Amino acid sequence: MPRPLKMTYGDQKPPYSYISLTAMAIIHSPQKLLPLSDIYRFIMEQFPYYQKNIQKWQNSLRHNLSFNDCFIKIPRNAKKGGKGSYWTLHPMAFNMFESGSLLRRRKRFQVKNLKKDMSNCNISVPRINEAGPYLDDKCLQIDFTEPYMHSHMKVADFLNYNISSPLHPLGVPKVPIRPKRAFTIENLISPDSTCTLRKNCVHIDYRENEYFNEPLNKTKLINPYFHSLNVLTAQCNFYMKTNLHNGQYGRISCYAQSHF
DNA sequence: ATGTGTTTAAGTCAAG
DNA sequence: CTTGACTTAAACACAT
Repeated sequence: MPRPLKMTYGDQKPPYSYISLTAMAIIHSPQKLLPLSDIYRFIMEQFPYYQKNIQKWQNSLRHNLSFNDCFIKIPRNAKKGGKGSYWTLHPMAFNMFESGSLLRRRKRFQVKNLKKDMSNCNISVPRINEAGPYLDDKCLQIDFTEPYMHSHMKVADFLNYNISSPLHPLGVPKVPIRPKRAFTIENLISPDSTCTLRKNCVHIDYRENEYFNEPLNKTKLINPYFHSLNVLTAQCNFYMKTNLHNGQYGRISCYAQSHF
């Protein structure tokens, strides 16, 4: 994980909202999702102001996570244990701070009929050990087909599903790497100049590829592909009912944010 | 007991 | 001035 530079506000209160601070922490994390405790840690490390009155601001931050549609809760892997869930940004909220400003947003990010908790959503994944065939370096498609054709489970169960082999049958895929940039607010919230966001596609960012280069038995995660798929499926699942015209089932393309 | 998450409510502040 | 984004506080439920 890249080591961020210390912000320079000292004991002064930084001019960022709790939403901004939380989004910063999530965006900066390798997998774009963090447990609450890591969000706290990030903010305290970057902004010494928040090393005081911890109970107060952490309460406010939790309020913001619950209240704001831009934050989505993803269940933990139950086998690993631990309190709470992971939090991520809604895919469409990654650029909610327009024109480089992390201060007040022009408009609150809201989604109709938002499901914040993915645990009990149904998901259908065909041939799970072969799921996610990489069409090329940057595009991954997952079929969400009718349940009777394939295995059908809740997202929470899916996250606990034990896969013994990598999802990609041909080994490590070539993952596009984002050029290293300085850790500044502007860089955090600005999109890559070369990125293309395709309408109606779930946006997945593979810019951090350190896990992919580690041998499986050394990585902290059970299976890096699986872990990415966790995020992917949670986000896909979120989109299923809104973006697929036939309701619940269909195919979703997931594009990496990279050079097209 | 403690951490996490939800909800309500009242207040501050800035943009329009 | 009004509206809405945001902060702060607090009560409560639930999980570990």
